[in-house]
Amino acid sequence: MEKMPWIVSSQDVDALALQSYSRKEKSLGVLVSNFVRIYNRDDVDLFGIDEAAAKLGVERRRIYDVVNILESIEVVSRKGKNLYSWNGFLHIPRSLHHLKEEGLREGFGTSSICSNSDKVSHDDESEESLCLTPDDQDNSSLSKLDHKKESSLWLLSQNFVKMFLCSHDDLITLDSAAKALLSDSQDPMHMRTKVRRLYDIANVLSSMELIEKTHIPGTRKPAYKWLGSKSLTEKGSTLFNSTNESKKRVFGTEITNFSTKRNKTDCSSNYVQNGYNKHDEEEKKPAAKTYVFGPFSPTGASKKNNNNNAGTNNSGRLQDLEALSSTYKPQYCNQDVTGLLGHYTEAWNKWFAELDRK
DNA sequence: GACTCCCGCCAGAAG
DNA sequence: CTTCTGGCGGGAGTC
Repeated sequence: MEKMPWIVSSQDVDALALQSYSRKEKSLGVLVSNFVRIYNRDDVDLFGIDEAAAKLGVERRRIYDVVNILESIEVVSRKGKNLYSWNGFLHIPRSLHHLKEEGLREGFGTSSICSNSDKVSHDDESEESLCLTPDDQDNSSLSKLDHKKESSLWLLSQNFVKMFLCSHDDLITLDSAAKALLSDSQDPMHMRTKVRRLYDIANVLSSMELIEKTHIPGTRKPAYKWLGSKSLTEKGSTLFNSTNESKKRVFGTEITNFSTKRNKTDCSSNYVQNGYNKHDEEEKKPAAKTYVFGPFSPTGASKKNNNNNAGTNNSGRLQDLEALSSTYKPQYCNQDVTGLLGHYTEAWNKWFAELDRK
């Protein structure tokens, strides 16, 4: 999914309510954007499915989709029944690094991509490994449970990401991904189902700007390109931006998928537990005050240099960041923002430097 | 007509 | 038992 101009700003809400139904407004990508905007805040730590569904004006089922995909890159993690914790973007680099290592170990990026994995960094999940290598896998006796796990959005999303991280190909089509990720059958029906799920995942990852939809050169065949850490550093500014927004707005006032008019919802959600603070100081998500730019990409700065590798090279990332900061700085005329941005850049620099050292 | 992917049914897990 | 979770595929919207 390309840029999504239909993501609403606060002014648009009323107008939007009057608009007729548009499928795009209901897309998972938009849902994720709104999800991030609502939950990417200092004071949000835990949230519930019901609460999220209500705030986003969608049914629970959709929240499960979003949460499962976000969980695959550790943006959220499941804490218990009907309870998730919001980790934010700051765990993504670590998660990607983890996924890449694991992907390489499992042979992603080679011709024999298998769809196996165990649950990385899934601290509260203790189930057995899902890894079914061709050696030990008995296709015919793949249990229902195994099949279910193998098809989960969580796993599929991780494997999809691994393909990008480990493959030498710049572009990946959903078809090829589905083929690669279907361990056993090449049954067209299974393929269709897998591709449907990959669309879901691709939409979410696109919305997170980890990947970008494009085309196979010379054809109209859609394919996805990895953006990864580059866009992640860029997203830092978006992240701040969204924090901005949420600080000055009431929850629920900017949501596209609203079926019912909702008014003031208390910003401090029922599920937010102030005492619960698992992040240390430098992991804190910075907060800003006033300036709001559009969703993602405040400048064209980072659309260049797509060639660096995703989420693995820390020093490269630092360079990215430096380049970004110098590119961004002149773009903001607002004094307050410039100050804040300096603070953010510093915070991010510090964080990446720390990561680099580790 | 092909592609995209929302929607909600319903099976299985969890409490 | 009830409630939660989420795979799944029909079929509608979009290109």
